[in-house]
Amino acid sequence: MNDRSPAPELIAPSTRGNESAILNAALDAFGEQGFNGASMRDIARGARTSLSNLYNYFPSKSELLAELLRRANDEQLARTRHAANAEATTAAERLRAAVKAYVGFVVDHQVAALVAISEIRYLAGKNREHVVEARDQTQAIFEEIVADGVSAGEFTTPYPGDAARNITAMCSAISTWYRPEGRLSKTQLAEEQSRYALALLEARP
Amino acid sequence: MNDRSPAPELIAPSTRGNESAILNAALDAFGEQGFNGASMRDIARGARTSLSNLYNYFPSKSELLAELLRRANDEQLARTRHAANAEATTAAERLRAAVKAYVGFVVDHQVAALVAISEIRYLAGKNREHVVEARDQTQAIFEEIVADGVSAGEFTTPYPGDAARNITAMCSAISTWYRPEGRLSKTQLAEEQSRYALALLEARP
Amino acid sequence: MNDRSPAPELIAPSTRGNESAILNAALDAFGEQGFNGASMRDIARGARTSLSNLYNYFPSKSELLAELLRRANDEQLARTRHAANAEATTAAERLRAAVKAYVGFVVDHQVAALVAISEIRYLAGKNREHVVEARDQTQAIFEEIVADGVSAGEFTTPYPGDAARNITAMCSAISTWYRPEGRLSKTQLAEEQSRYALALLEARP
Amino acid sequence: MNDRSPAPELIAPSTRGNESAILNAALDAFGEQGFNGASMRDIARGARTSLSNLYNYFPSKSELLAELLRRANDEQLARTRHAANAEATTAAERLRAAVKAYVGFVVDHQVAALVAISEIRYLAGKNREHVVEARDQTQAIFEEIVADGVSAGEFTTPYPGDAARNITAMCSAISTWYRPEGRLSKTQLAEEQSRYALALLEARP
DNA sequence: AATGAATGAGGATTCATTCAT
DNA sequence: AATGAATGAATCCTCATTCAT
Repeated sequence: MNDRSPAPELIAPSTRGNESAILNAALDAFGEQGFNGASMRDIARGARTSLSNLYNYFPSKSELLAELLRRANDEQLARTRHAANAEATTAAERLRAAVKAYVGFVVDHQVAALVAISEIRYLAGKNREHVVEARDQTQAIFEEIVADGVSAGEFTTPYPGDAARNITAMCSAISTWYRPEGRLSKTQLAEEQSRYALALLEARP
Repeated sequence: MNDRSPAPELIAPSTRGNESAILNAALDAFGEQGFNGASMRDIARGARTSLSNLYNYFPSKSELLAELLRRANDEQLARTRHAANAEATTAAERLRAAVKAYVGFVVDHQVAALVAISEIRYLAGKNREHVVEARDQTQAIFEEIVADGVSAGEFTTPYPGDAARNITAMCSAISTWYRPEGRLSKTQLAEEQSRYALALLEARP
Repeated sequence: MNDRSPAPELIAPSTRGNESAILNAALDAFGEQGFNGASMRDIARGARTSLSNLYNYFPSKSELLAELLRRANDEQLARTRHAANAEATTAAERLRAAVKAYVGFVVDHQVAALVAISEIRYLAGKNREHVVEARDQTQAIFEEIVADGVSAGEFTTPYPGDAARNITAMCSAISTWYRPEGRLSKTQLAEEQSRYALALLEARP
Repeated sequence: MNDRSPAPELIAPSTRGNESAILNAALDAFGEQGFNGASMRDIARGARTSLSNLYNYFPSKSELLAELLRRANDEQLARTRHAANAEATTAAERLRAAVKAYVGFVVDHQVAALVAISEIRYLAGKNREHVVEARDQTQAIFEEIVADGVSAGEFTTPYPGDAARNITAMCSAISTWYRPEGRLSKTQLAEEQSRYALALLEARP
């Protein structure tokens, strides 16, 4: 798989009939029109099934959104965690790896990443809790690396928590502007973004 | 006015009867429920007037949103531009001033800033154009300062455009998490954020 | 007003636009198809207005039913109470008057009486409470008269409560079979029914 | 079997797999929510089988209701007829026996009795005819006994038909209020109710 | 400027029923 | 006999908007 090839599906083909078609249609609909702007009819149309059949798979529109956000946040957490846990000698190296993984997810699943940040507000209750937790855990990974780097004298930034928040904010925002045909390939963007992250932390050269 | 005192109203009391009450109610409603989640009934209730009376002030829900976003983006542009134009000897000083002004707007009008980034997608046509233009002009101010600084050898960042985008992204994101009762006062946050911006640009010390 | 003339409206013409038309249409619809069998569309059609306009008058189908049952039970209580309170020298006379009033309501507002007994089960919460209370108060009037009659030695029935229940049961059931064109006029039926009530109580001749 | 022991099942275990479970679930559902308020899904859930499997047993929801009402009315008719045909020297004795049998059914199968009177309106066509016929035959038994008693000079009520109707009305209404844990056992209630019936007929002592 | 009544389109969801397996 | 998937029609209700006053 090279730098411009399609990413692995976030929503893998399901054993259960139309499930993945519905999830993908919902993702598109929420991405284009927002949670409240997209109708279940839109989603059914996108999934090439009937409106009522959606309810054989998901009990409500909210649950559909919840399932999407669960998958997106879980995958982003998994990728970031995996990168952060990889063998590395310095905090700077771990941070570079984590930023690249995080950005990689945003680029590979741009719509999902966009929906994840912009539609989470429409979740409530248990569904919200799970998704928020995954999101916070991803954030915590960055905080921990920054804190480690500060302890080790690698970074000199005064507020590790705020710095980490800025890093994820600017990486998440990529989902709002990135165009695959644009100047930057996924790898280039990931590289560049990790440099900005290290600069932000005032890493020693 | 000190650091924790209320900011000047984004929506000033209007000579026109209920206008400002309606705009403020719409701002709250869009902020809490999103454009499509908020109903004209909600807004009327918030403004303590009747549903049909809204249409004596604004011809449609979309125009209401447009008016809000116009005011927000225009104000943010004005503040940022004013700061960037102030007498200053270095690009770094101008950047610091611009970031502080930008952050100041986000903190003073947090809901408006949030709505401005999250609901702009629901604008179309002329309305969208005006708002996008104001937003892009604000962005352009940062790009120009960064480019100047690079030319002058003050900043060493390789991609001025991308760097400026990251700066506004992380400053805009403040609207999603800032709490006035929290650790950081408006001034502290603005200070801190401008330091992150300069770090990101790899400003020479 | 003679014995076969139309009764006064249970639902008086309202000052508020379509309100009484809606209530009457709902009464007919619930009477013919039951609460769950009647649709808001049916009711709108019957009231010659649009579906959505119903909701300008009643916030939900349940509230519509509640309003109908409130009016029916309140009116039946008022009539019965008025008759029971009228000057009378004996319990038997009071009972006769109360039965006649009760039966009079059933005949005058047969559909309302039918809906009142058959659809009360679909009420819940506060609405149910109010209606049940009116119904129980009506029942209590009969119980009290019977108890008085027993104390006075006029009636010899052993269980006043059960006897009163039987009396209202058989009078309410009239709503399920009475036909105005049939053998019995309202007055005749009321007379006859009061005789059965006294017989049931084993009134001394 | 004593006075408080459970009655024989109205719906006997069937040789046909889930049939009785389905009928019982339907009875419960119709009893609790009414015919239109209960869904086939509710019934399937109650019978612990799948929605579609219901249609292997009954071709439609209406047929399910019809089968229930057939069984209920047939059983009530059979019990009442059996009691009315038993050796007896007087009309009063026959009436007492018939009332006790009728009341016995209502208490033994309270939900079925309730559904029988409240949901019969949702039957149509052939199904309705059969059920109505059984109900009318049961009614006719009482009318005949009353007429006999009047002929024999045992009862002095002037309108045998109306009196009989009142008797069945008040006995059927038992299904709406009886509680097995209450003051009256089945036998006591049946006794008491037969006394009221005779009193209503103005039976000579 | 202000309102209550009105409406047609559309919202999410549930319905009884059917079909393929 | 049993099931999960599927569907079109219908459910209650809300929507943004208009109109008469």
